[in-house]
Amino acid sequence: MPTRANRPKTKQPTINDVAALAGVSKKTVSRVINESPLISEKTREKVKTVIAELGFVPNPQARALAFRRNFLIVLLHDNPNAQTVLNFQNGVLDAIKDSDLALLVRPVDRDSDDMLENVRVFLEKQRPIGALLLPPISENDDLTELCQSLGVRYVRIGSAELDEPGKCISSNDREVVEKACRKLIELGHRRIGFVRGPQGFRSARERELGFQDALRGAGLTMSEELIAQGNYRIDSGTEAGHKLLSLKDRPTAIFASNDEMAAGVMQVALGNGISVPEQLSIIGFDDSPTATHIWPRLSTVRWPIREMGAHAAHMLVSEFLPPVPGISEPEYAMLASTFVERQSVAAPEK
Amino acid sequence: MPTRANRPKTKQPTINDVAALAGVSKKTVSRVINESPLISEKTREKVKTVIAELGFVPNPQARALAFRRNFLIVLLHDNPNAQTVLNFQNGVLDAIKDSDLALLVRPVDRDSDDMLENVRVFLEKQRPIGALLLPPISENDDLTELCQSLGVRYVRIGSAELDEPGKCISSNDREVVEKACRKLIELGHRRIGFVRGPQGFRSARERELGFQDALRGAGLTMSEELIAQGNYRIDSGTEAGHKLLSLKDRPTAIFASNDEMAAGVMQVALGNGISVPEQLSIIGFDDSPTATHIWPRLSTVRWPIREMGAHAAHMLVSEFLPPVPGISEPEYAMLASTFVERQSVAAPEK
DNA sequence: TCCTTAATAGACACCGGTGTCAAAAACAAG
DNA sequence: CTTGTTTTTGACACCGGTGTCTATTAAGGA
Repeated sequence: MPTRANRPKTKQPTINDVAALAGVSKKTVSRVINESPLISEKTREKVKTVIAELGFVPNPQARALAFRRNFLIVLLHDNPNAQTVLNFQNGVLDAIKDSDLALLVRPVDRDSDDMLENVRVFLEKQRPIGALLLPPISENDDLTELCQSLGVRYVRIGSAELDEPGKCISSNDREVVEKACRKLIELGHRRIGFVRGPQGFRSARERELGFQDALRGAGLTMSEELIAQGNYRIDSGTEAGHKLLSLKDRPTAIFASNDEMAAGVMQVALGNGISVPEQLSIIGFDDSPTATHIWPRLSTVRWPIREMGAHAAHMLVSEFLPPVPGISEPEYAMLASTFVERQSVAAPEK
Repeated sequence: MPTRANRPKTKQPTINDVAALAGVSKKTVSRVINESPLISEKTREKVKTVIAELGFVPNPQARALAFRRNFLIVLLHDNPNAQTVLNFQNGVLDAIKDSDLALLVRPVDRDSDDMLENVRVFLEKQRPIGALLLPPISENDDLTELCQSLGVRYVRIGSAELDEPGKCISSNDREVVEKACRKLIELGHRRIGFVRGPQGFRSARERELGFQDALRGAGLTMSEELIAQGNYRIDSGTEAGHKLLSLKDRPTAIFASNDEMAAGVMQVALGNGISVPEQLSIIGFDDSPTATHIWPRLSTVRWPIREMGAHAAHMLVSEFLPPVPGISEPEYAMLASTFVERQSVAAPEK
């Protein structure tokens, strides 16, 4: 029996080769490929055999051209956390695995002046069906407007814009942060520091709101001196650590708006002989690899980024995707984050 | 003056629209797009004006079809270090930024039985010009054979196969590891532990050879009890830490074959009250984000991953890329790693 | 058996570009 | 003003698929 290995490797067989060998028209082969019902079982089998024999794979470029649509989705990101990006990407790939879709990944330079122009050129060239926007650029309205004007649909991650149903996926960050901080309070912490994320980021605001909820719930007031401004990078974490840990009445616990800043705070603590968690409890956010690499391992909040990737893909292009039991309603736009307890939290001393 | 904003957004203009508006044939427009010299300056200008006016962007799918080649390269990876993958990816994107090429990223599951079959399907479908192979799968010869048999050229990263000139890029890891360990010896360390990378990985072998070079250079012998087997994951680092640090005559320094394992060793040390670097010096490899997130910050080896990405892209598809001053000879396949000194190394006590 | 209707298959144009080769235009020389 | 030569341009087929519409075949009813 002839197999793929036998044919010359110089050229991929085309639909014409299949048609000729099967003794049918190329349109018939096309029908088989696209699982059209307008075809007899006998013919279908015959053609399928030839396809298998030849190892025929339809040329996606030609299909894209003929369908007047190309089976491409893009992932636009400027997230500094590589693991987050890759996990999300894997989630998307999980979802599109058995489809005809392909994923193009595009990092975006948020600070560049011509960011928008670059993205426009990219989108005009690739003409993807849709775009997935990871935070923080998912919060950029210019970008979503651009998508809209180019006829590229989009799904934003982490931006609970209630006025855009079906176009965003978010997690219950506020709630989980509240829970995590409540935990601190239950352990007896009363002076709790907070390292804020960068201004203007919805993610930062959500986390801060969760923190405030917890304080309010316990009848505590938020004091400005226990708050430090950060930018999600480790250096801002060490700065925050210096500020908060040099207070005469220093906090016994600190919530940092992401793991990296939490690591910075921890470095300052350990560098100054403040033991964690005995003298200082620390909680981060993201559950990045860092959280388990530092010592003591960091209690943090994990958002279901891979699942979000799969959901986002379904929300974006459900009609091209095979149905998945777990992901029944693409409308469902909220996934649950979880509080991961590790070794960086304990009851305060004395 | 009419601009792109004026035209209806429903449909991208095609080469026919340009041709009609400019009063020339589509072939002439094609010549302008492809910068053919067989065209008069006057016509070129006229067509270019219309292109700008219409905001015309050639359809890459149609070009791919007509050129019988699609302008795609793929990145195949199964590297556990997300930052590495993303940095490399960015290097590639740097290189192809002003070209017609697009990059498709494909994670590969090394442990899956049908890994090879999955990749074959992927490559047969996408038919990329070439593939970039990141370690560790860059060491998989089945994969490179597959590429070869499909007519997909490839460049392997981190595998200095001297019998494959022009097909791999590597760094001088062995040399730099030797230098890093020599540094330990110069500080006075005599009992130096080694956490080995997983069996069968060239990267692991290179690092071990560098370690051996350093010992040999100082007239020290390698003792089996000071060696622990790891698999590049943090848990194997903690296991190694337990083994090495529970020795009656424990090492005063440990070289771990990657940062993650180094973090594991450090956790065991700190958990057992062994201070770093006073009582134990630690060196890692990769300069991952982890290296600066742990405390004390880790001395490590940085390999120029982003630059390697750019170089690899040039080596793979130089004819499609605009020339870059820094990257003159794609033949040059060795990039320099550097030893990054931070706070995890000091002279041994007493 | 013949006619009607439904199911199946094929012919042909088309998607938006490029290659080939011949036609038209521009220029030089006789 | 012709003619020969070189540029410049265009007509047309083609890349590998799909949409539309018609032709063929099979099945059912009179």
